[in-house]
Amino acid sequence: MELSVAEENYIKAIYSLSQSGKVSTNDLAQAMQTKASSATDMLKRLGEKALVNYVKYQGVSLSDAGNRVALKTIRKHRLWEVFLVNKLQFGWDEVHEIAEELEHVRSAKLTEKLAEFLGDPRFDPHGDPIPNSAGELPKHSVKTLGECKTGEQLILQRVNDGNPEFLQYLERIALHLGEKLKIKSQYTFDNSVEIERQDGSVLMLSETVTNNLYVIEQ
Amino acid sequence: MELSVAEENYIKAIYSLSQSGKVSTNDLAQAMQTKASSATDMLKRLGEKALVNYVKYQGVSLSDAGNRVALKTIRKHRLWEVFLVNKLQFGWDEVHEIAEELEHVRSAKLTEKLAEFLGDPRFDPHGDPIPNSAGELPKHSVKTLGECKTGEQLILQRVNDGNPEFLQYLERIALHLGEKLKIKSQYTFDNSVEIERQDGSVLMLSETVTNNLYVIEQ
DNA sequence: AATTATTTTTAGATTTGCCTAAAAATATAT
DNA sequence: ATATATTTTTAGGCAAATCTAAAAATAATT
Repeated sequence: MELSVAEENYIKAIYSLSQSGKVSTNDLAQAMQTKASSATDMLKRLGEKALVNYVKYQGVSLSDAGNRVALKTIRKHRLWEVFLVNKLQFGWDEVHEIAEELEHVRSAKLTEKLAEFLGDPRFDPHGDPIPNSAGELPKHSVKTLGECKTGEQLILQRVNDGNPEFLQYLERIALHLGEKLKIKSQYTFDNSVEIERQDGSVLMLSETVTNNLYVIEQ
Repeated sequence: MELSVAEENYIKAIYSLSQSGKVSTNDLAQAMQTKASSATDMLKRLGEKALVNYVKYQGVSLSDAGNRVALKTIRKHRLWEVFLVNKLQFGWDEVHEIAEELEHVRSAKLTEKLAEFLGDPRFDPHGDPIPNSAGELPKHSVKTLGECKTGEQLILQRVNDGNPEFLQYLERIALHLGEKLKIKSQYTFDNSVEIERQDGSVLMLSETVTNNLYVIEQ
């Protein structure tokens, strides 16, 4: 089936929102920066194409076919991000927008040749997992630094890539994926956290920051 | 100005058709595989945007702005073809369709970084010249093998990339860009040509073939 | 020059994806 | 439980890009 760019984008949004249960029309409209009535229109169409399970007033979820579309699109998006950063030397804060366009290029052969060219990467430049050609996602952290306890020794595995300014901030303080961290102290009045880095230096991170850094145990 | 994919494609078609004078609505419609009425609609819109000089019933030509759009799009198309062939190991007969999609990705920074990554190539895999970032085209051959005389010593510089089967045929007989050729004989009854190759072997080419091979003098 | 043929444009529909405004359904609060 | 607020859907429109069929303009022919 030949999907439009708009259809693919809605499916991606539903995929991402449905990590936390069924998706409401309003939430979807907000994620798509559009009006609820537009979302309703699209849900009807996606329902007719059997890409979503949609019942009026009951919210929506992806069908198996819809899920495959979502994962295929996410795979392409993240592979292109790897290309842009690793091969074209873009900064990790610059690639999201461009990948949003590249992900809609249709050729499946292109996707697979690109993956091979990049060495079949399993994670994108922000640490987000790249589905393989069968649509399987590598395991990845869902635990934020904000959820951890004082004394824990951690590795930064993934960062939220939703905000370029946040990524620029991380670049500024040279906080990179794979870095080992230890929580020195936590301040309950504002949930800020003091961490010790590999080189022994110490860093103070706000709650907003720690909620957008995903870690694994060292 | 933010142009749609359709607008960019019409502009490319007008550019390519206007190599041989002013472009008629019918020719444009045929090139775009659409109806004359659709072409008329688009010409009005492009006229309003000052990308073409369009007067009812008088045909159309590109304005300076339209010309810049055409060259920019051609630059992107041909750079992506180089990427697909040189980096992803696609065959030269497989890349046109994919590049038709990639050429519409908007980021100018992407184009320039891609060009740099590829070593600022001046010609695409079919020998077509790639406009530089200022929109200047490298010199390229406009003389077909079919126009040459017996005894001439030539170099194959460019091939018509319009037909994948033609490209596959050239691959089959291993006729590659840069190869030195000598015309041994020409047959006037069907305009076929016998050429001698570098390795001394001899090849018989039909008129259709020689009209789609562009050469320079050796 | 008048007729015929061809090309081009206009008029009116269709589809996709969006909008606003109003109506209907569901959720919340008193 | 009734009233109020919120969410969701419907109804009706708009713009882009296409189509068919008919009208208008231009070109070709006798």
